[in-house]
Amino acid sequence: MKKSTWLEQVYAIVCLIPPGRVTTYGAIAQCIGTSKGARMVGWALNQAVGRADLPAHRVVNSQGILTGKHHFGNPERMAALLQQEGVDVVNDQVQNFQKVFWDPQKELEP
DNA sequence: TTCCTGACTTCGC
DNA sequence: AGCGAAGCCAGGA
Repeated sequence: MKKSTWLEQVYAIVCLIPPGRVTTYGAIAQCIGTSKGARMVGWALNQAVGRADLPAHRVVNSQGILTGKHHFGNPERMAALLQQEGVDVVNDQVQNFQKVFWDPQKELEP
């Protein structure tokens, strides 16, 4: 770790998202401390796409909708990845979102 | 160097 | 209750 910038925090949390679970931009932002920094979370993932094994497809907006699917190169790819992990996605929206929702703070704290 | 934009969220009216 | 505007940090032009 170097500098541990706000971005690094996002990468760390997103990378810790377990398979079959999804989280929201606000949850990550809030976990870091910037509730209103949700926009940067998406932007951070944008830099992460095609870089590390960052499961950006597991990150959706507060409504459980695949907002950034278009940035994966193939929009269906994001939904496909989630479905492969056991997450039901219909109309680019995660079904049982509350059920598959993964809270960073809850998992990071013992 | 400065200004603007960006995969969102929340507060205010 | 619904819509508008502000806010966050970082990178590109």
